[in-house]
Amino acid sequence: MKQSQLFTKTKKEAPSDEVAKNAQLLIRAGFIHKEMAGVYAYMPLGLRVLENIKRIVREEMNAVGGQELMMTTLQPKEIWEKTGRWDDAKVDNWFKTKLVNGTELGVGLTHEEPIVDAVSNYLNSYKGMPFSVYQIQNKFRNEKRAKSGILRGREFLMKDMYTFCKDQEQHEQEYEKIVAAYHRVYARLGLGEITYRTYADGGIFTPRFSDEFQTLTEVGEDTIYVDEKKRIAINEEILTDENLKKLGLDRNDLVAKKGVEVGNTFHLESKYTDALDLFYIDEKGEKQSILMGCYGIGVSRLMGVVAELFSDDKGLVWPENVAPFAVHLLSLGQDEETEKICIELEKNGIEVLFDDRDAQAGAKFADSDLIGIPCRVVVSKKSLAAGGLEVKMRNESESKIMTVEELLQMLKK
RNA sequence: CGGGGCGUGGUGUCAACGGUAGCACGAGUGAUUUGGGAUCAUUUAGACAGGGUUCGAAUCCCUGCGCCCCGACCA
Repeated sequence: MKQSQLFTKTKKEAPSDEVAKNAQLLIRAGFIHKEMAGVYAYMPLGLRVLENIKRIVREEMNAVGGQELMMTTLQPKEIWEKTGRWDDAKVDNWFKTKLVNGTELGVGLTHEEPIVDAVSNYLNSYKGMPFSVYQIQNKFRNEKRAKSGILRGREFLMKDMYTFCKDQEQHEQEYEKIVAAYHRVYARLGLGEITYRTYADGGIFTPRFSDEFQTLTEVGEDTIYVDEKKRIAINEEILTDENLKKLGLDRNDLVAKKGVEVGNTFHLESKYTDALDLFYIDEKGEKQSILMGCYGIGVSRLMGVVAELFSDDKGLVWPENVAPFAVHLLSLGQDEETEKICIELEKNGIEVLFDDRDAQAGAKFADSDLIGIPCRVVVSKKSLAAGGLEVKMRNESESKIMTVEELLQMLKK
């Protein structure tokens, strides 16, 4: 893509109404647009990053048998009344709205109830289980306080998955499979080393602990206690001697850290299926409860975490897996020659942002650093005289001269 | 929801004593320039909204709205 065609522009200065680094950088670089507090739009570059994260999440969910679907944002209140979650005293961050005739509706903040409702049309025998469904969809939560840029918004993109199992054994198996898939997602985003499975409160769902996936960063809202050796953590919320004993953790091995919750998994048991009257008939013809699990990944939040963690004083530094483009191709007064190179790279399946603008070298370099595409390729009189392209990785300081063939070779491995 | 801070062109601004709304960036035009946000000329565009005090309000007061931060909350 030609950068001269890109309608978003970079900004030299950070917006005055943002303090969070992720929002400052993403806005300056033209990835996101703030519509209002906690509500951000994704511009072309930002959408590319978001789509890359979605692709990774999708691949991993599909790999553990998840079936993708899409539920609705508008929801009838009846199903929520059955589980007691329509009540503002129980769930206080609903966005509620009304039909013209006065019928109350909810704007989706999560989808346990509607999923169970939909599934009840199809599931009645033990033969249909286990199975899992997921979606990647905007969620709406009336947070009392949005904060930290895209880390905590009122409208945000989330992957939510639900498993349906006939018994505890089956449920545990599904659950652990998905936990493993979560670890792969974070690893592919470059967050594997600093993301910990963390015991947390099961909330109103269940007396059991839930698991959170916490990525270590100072901007995190949660305090967790990490056992580095076991690579597991416990959320401060449930840090009691009794719980430590139950979980086999020793207080002396724990180190307090700040974390951002980038995912969570819950054992729902049969709370929702029972309440919504979904049962199955077992081998003996007897009616049994269905056990559910639910599993969330904050997709847009992950983009914020990656932006926050992978950046320097010049701008963003995207990991290859999520970068909006693989190559940022800069022409310094060599547009014709550079365009040929661009076509050659694109022919080989490389995604290229081609800076064909009539701008100063300094401006192009500064923008390139800010946008943070992993591989910067400069074509100039100087580089051509030296034998080709000047290639510099965003996370390195030295550049190398190489030919187009050598560059292709490097990018393919 | 409690507390605090703030609201000036598209952006930024600890710019302006209650008295001519300034500067920089951006954008447009022309010229020069072309390896780290270059230079010159020129143009463009602004007080969150409503009310009040005053001869006169960006400035003081009230109400509303919005934004940020701390805390609580986070199914």
